[in-house]
Amino acid sequence: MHLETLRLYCDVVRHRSFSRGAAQNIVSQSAASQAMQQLETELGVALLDRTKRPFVVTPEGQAFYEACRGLLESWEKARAEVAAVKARVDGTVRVAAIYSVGLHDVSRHVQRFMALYPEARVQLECLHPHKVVEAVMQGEADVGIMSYPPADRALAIVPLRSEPMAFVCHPNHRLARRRVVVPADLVGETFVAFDAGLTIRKAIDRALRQHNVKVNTVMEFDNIETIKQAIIIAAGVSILPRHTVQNEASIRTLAVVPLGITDLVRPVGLIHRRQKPLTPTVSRFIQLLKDANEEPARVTARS
Amino acid sequence: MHLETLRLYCDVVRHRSFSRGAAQNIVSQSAASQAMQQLETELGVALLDRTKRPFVVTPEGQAFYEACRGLLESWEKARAEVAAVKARVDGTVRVAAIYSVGLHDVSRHVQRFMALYPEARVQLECLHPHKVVEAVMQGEADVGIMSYPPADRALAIVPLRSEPMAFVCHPNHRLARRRVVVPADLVGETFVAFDAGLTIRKAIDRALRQHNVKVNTVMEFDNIETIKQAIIIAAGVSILPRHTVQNEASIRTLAVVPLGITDLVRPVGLIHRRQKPLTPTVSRFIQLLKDANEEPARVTARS
DNA sequence: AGTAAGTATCAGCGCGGCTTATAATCAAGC
DNA sequence: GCTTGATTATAAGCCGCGCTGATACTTACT
Repeated sequence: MHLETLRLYCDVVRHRSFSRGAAQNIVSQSAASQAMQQLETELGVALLDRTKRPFVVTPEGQAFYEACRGLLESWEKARAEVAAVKARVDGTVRVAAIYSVGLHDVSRHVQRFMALYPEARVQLECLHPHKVVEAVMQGEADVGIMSYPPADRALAIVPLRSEPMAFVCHPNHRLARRRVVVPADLVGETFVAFDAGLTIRKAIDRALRQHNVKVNTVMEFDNIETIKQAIIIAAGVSILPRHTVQNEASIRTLAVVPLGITDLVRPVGLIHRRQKPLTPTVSRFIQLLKDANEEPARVTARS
Repeated sequence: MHLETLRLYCDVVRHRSFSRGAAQNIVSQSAASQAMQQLETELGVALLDRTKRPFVVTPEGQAFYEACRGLLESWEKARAEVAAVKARVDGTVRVAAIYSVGLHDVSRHVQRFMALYPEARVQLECLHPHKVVEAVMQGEADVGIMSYPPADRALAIVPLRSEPMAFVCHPNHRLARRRVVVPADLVGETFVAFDAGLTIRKAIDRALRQHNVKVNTVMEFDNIETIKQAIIIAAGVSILPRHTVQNEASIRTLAVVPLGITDLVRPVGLIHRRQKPLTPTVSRFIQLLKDANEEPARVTARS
């Protein structure tokens, strides 16, 4: 049963004419005639009394007409609802970020984004790095924001910035007052490190190894907040992205000293599925993040 | 857009499986797959996320599913409503009768019919003879009951009975006390006749002519009730179906005397369109009328 | 009765949807 | 990690449905 046939029937009844009903549906009068016959056969009832001219709608035809109108309205409503949900979904950006970037950084951009596009919605979720990748791959997130974005041909990478790393220790530590800390200063230090599975750990390990520094790793954590807590209770020192310890530095909870290792940076990037085409909203969100992270770069270059 | 496709979609979603949904609709899995793709193309939205196994219904798909369920329910309701109206219409017998038969006779049979078939409905309408034929021809009535049913190849005729005719006059008339009235008695009588256009008028005229009787026709009416009123005010005499003046005879308002003309009878019959097949209810109604009019004939034959 | 408007019927064609067969994909298990 | 089993997608081909255009028929109006 074609919905188009029902629409045709309604139009035929409304216009009291096969020809005009057919015209409104852009089909021939013949098609309308055949369709109405088929409809009557299907229902086993005469809907129209054609012995009169113009034809008369039978009681059955009248009942069917009214039911059909409701049906077609429901259909339009169904389409509209789907479109509405689509609009809502398309207007939503699901962001998966690692803790250190998500909490400090992304949430600030989200506010600007929502101000620019009030109808847009952002769902920010902070996850472990591996979970971020997984969420994007599974399509549970539209974009992922993380450090050391992994190369994968299913993923597109948008580099955002390179965060300088700094030496972090307890304010009472012997190196706390230094203007700069060089690799040699770290030899034998009690070290609070990232978990071995994390890319940032490997990067730090490699940098230290290149400068022939061997530290005494006593603890491993998978997130920056916990590492900071460990340092605060004087369990050791660490190397962390500088801006993640800005708050603690200003209130003197932690001491932060620039590192004399220029090539040790934490690249932060955005990932999304290469396959799935981006919705306009997601594109705009990515563009905003790119712009926000390039602007200050130019400023520092000028200064 | 096929309603079957929507039903298929609902079943696929309900079973969380293309194969099982297809099976329920007695089509191949391939057909289901293609139909779902077409549906998504038509709506311009992904309804099912097939990257997971079993697939996951997208928010759009969920909205569409719920809308579709309502739609299909509406469809079933529409069919049911049409069937209900059909049942009501099929259970209705629209009877068109001439006044003299309808009022005295048919209404009595209608009560028996309704008692036998409580779900049936009868619409009785009393009309002029020509209008009775027209109503049946136009399909405005299922059956017509009238005297002298006309031959017409579009109409089927069911003879019901032959009503004997009687001489009717004012109780004070000179012929009122006779046991029988023969044609010669009528010569020169002031006569209240049927309208010239009516078949019964022609039949009476012919009968009188055959017996070389010439009456003095002073009035013409198209229905028996008016003729009776005219006789009551002593405007003349007439020849009428006997049973239509039974009431008046018993209360002595009119005098009714048997006629000595044996071949003058009023045939009463039932007509219906030959073309249109009769509904069971109409058939039963006709059968009841036939039986009711044949029974007494046998009784009189035995007596 | 003749005419005009509207509807039914007929023949033919093109597209859409179904089926079978086969390839691709996903989830789970050793 | 690769294989296996289950599920879905794709391909090729066929059949039927519904549309068109032409024509016959019916109804209503003058």
